Amino acid sequence: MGRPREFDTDRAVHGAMEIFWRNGYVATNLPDLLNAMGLTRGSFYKAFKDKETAYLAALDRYDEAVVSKAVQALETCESDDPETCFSVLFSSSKDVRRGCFICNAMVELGPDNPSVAQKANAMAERLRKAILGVLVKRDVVGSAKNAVTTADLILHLYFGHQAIGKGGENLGDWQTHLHGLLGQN
Amino acid sequence: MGRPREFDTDRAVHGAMEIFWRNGYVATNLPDLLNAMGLTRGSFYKAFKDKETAYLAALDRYDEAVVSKAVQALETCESDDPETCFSVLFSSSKDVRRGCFICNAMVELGPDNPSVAQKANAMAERLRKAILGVLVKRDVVGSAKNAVTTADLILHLYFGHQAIGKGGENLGDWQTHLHGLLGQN
DNA sequence: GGCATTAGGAACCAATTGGTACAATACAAA
DNA sequence: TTTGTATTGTACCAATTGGTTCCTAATGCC
Repeated sequence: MGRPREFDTDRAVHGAMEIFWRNGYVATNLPDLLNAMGLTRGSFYKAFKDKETAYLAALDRYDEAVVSKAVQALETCESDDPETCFSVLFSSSKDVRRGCFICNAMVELGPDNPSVAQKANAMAERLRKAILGVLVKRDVVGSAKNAVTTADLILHLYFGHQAIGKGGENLGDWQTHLHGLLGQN
Repeated sequence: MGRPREFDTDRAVHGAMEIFWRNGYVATNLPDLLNAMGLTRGSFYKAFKDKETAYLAALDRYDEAVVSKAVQALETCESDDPETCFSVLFSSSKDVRRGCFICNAMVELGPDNPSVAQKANAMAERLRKAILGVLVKRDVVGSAKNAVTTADLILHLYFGHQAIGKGGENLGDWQTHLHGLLGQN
């Protein structure tokens, strides 16, 4: 009962994700956020409590959409070569200079917002596990402990790659990185 | 001639560096910035053009102080073990959750502010060169090209480490990372 | 058709934003 | 001591900030 929604909630959250992802939390003001979400103030504050809640929803959306897609790609990767599987993490970086939302959120709000830090950590953990899965499935590293360390290393490399990518030039050759990293184990 | 400065410029820029480093650019408002720098509005806008100029000065200060110190530590490292030398990059991370200013600046302003991006890239380049120096000096990697790649890899690892560090838990074991990375070359 | 309930949208809000104007002040040179 | 010059601090500014109010509009249920 009541008047039906005129906006698509999924689409709105997706818009929020895109602009927060690109511009960060503080640098995104309400008018721009509203525009990106395709709704007006009234609807916004009815559907979401405040700006922070919308940001957290955007993080969840990123988890469902981007992270899940990456995890799935890693899990279902058919190649025997782990580098080929990991390319999904590194290739789509130079396009829009938005980096990785997890990394952005950690850097901007990690120390001051426990909810954000927790969500970001959870997503990072999902990635870490998926990376580990690729390694153990192909038995690419000797001991199990070694695999865990290598997975963690690749995750850190990924975040560093994304961070440096936002700075512009000199992205580094991730293929050679991975090759050097995995070729000798 | 004229009334003499009552504040120490070096100390003011240092204060700006500290608060920008910890809180970022947008999240730092004028009152807090002024307080951190130990001066009032009038003096601030006489000595610096605006907030952005102060931020760029803070970046330069970071270059002179923090980056130079790290570079020097890497260059003058006496140990035969590269891991020991690199520990200067990774150890002081968990203390204040401020991360690495270069990484923070890249993530927050890299895509939108060319001056910031350029300064951040220049500092990253200095670090990269110093890391490379540690490697070649000890002949820890076979070919020169391999050394360059490994140095780049360590730099990326460093940024990722700093970014994840701001998110809190699960910092990862950088010692094992480095050991696995260098032990097999 | 009335009624309850919800969404939409504009007007409005106090607080804060970065930045400016200007008068008071403190020094050096004359 | 006067004068010129630079710094200081406060009062002030318009614009923007995130958020609220409130009236209108649109639906389902009786």
